[in-house]
Amino acid sequence: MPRPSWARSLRYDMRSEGYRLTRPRQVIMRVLEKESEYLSAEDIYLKVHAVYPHIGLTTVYRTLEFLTERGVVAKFHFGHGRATFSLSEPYKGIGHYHQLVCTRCFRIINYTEFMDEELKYLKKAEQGLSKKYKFKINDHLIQFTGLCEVCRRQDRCQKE
Amino acid sequence: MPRPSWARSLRYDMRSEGYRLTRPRQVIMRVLEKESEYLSAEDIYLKVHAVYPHIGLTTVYRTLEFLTERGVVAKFHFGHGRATFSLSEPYKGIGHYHQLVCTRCFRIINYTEFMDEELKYLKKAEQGLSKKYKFKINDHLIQFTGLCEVCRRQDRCQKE
DNA sequence: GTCGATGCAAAAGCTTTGCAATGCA
DNA sequence: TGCATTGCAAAGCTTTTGCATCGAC
Repeated sequence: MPRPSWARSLRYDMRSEGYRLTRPRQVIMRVLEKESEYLSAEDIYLKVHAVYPHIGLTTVYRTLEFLTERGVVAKFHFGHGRATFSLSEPYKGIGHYHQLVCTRCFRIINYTEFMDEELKYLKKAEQGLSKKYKFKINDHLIQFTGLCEVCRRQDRCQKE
Repeated sequence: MPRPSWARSLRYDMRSEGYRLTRPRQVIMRVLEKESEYLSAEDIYLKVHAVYPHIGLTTVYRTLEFLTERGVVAKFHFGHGRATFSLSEPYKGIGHYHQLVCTRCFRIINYTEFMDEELKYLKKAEQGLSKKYKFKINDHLIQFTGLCEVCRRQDRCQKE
């Protein structure tokens, strides 16, 4: 699969705006391009570390912040304490999450049912909202929160 | 406004299941009942502290965990580092959030437009999903994430 | 050579845990 | 009284910051 064109474009933009295309940034971006799952900062750190062992966790955080600020990366908190990152919609074509989240054990189920119908209405809302609030919308997150089957039946969660 | 009936019921259930209805728990629950905004653990701690100064922050966390596990309280992470809590839908009648979230400055806009149409489809999805995955759904969270007007125009966020 | 980017170590949040003391039932 | 609950202090995690060094352009 050829490197998507946005990648070259992003790299070009970075340079032309005075930012530097360093080795750590290149490796981090490549990991993000390759991974379809959303990852924690540490996940990314470990994957990058395999290729470029000199990397520091701080650099991962700083690069992710940099990319998030530029709308390239989407950052979410799903409730288990650490943020998850992935390329945002314009850079990947996915950029949305539809989930069931258990508020007791934080199990997450990604669902795909009902999405076609949902997406139609979300798209409409997105257009209206982005115009009204002058917001540049990159992603959306739909979470239904509650109790999963296991936790509904247990007095205590599996961690105990 | 009279104390809603679920409140007595919850308190009754707690006792009948061997849990104790202590002063700190009562005050925390009362704060949650009264507050319509979603609050951080510290917000709740401060409000409780005004009424019951002996309270410890730990107790607030433990009580919120207790209530979250029982589906009474909904816990969300909106991306600014601390969790927010509020009564969940069956206990309050609101229990859903529709937001625009700026991934750069974490400004949050709660919107009410488009909700009627959205809710219709969410309700349908909710029914299907809860049946298929045997999930007891209490709340939902719809976030459109991107860049707000201010951040779109600034190279740096307002914090700098 | 400049100045943005990096890495380490330390600090800063928020949240959880250990444990003796407390206080409901 | 028995045991769930509490408060304090300390520990744990993730994330951020200070600062000297490095390296892209």
